[in-house]
Amino acid sequence: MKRRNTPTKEAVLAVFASTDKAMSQDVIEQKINIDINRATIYRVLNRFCDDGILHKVVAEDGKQYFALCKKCNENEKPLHHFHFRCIKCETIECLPSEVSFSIPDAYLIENVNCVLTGRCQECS
Amino acid sequence: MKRRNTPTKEAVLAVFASTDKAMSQDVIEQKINIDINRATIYRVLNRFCDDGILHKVVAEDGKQYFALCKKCNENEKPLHHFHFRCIKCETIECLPSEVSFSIPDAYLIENVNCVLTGRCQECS
DNA sequence: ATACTAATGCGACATATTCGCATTTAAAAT
DNA sequence: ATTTTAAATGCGAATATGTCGCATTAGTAT
Repeated sequence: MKRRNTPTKEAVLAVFASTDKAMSQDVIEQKINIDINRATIYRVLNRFCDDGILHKVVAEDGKQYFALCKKCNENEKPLHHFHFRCIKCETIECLPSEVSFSIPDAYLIENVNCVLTGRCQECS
Repeated sequence: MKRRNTPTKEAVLAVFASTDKAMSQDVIEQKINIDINRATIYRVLNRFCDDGILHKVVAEDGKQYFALCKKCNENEKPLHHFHFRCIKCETIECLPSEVSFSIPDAYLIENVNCVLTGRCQECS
């Protein structure tokens, strides 16, 4: 199944090009000028995740947030980083701090989801 | 508002006493022999969190999981630890590995939510 | 035994995400 | 340029998780 170029994909990518924050579906929908169905946005976002263009984090509010993979596609192994969610300005940013942990080899790690919550520099 | 002892609270605590895993509301409800309303279970769980008896993590499936605080009430500052969610046996365990990160002082951290996902020792 | 109010049950509500299916449309094939 | 194909979309419904209001029940102190 080859991917096709559509106005929807371009519009979504344009939103991510304008910021380095992670965003939820509803915020993305607000920032897009054209009218795109909610389910379609989710599908586009998930496809981008499959293709390594975006990555997804789930915050402690239970919602999914998507952000551009800056380093994800350069290396084979994505380096997992922390995310910070500000409860005041309600944004999520990717932190440079890398996630490190020790766990027995018998565990197979498929995903890492680390989110810190609080107030960011501007809002504290 | 003083807390009262109720059969519901005892039943929920009994479930946690039987395992060291983190559990979601529906699993807890299954493990309880008596019939307790869903909303009530959530209220009991959240109250236990407020009292430092349980702690809550949100996994990348967007669901809330609750686990006994073994070390949480001993120290003033809770030491945040990683959690591991197995996609096969669908359990979440608290890992001994502590979460450490570096972030500018201007950030106010109110919560730490770190969950690794994959296959546990038994399921890998 | 009585009063006070925390705790519960019930139903409704809110929100986030997914799914099926008919339709549209990008892109390959002719 | 036209036809073909299957990927992408829109729409509505379905699912799931968690919360809330409110009337009722039931601990606990007096």
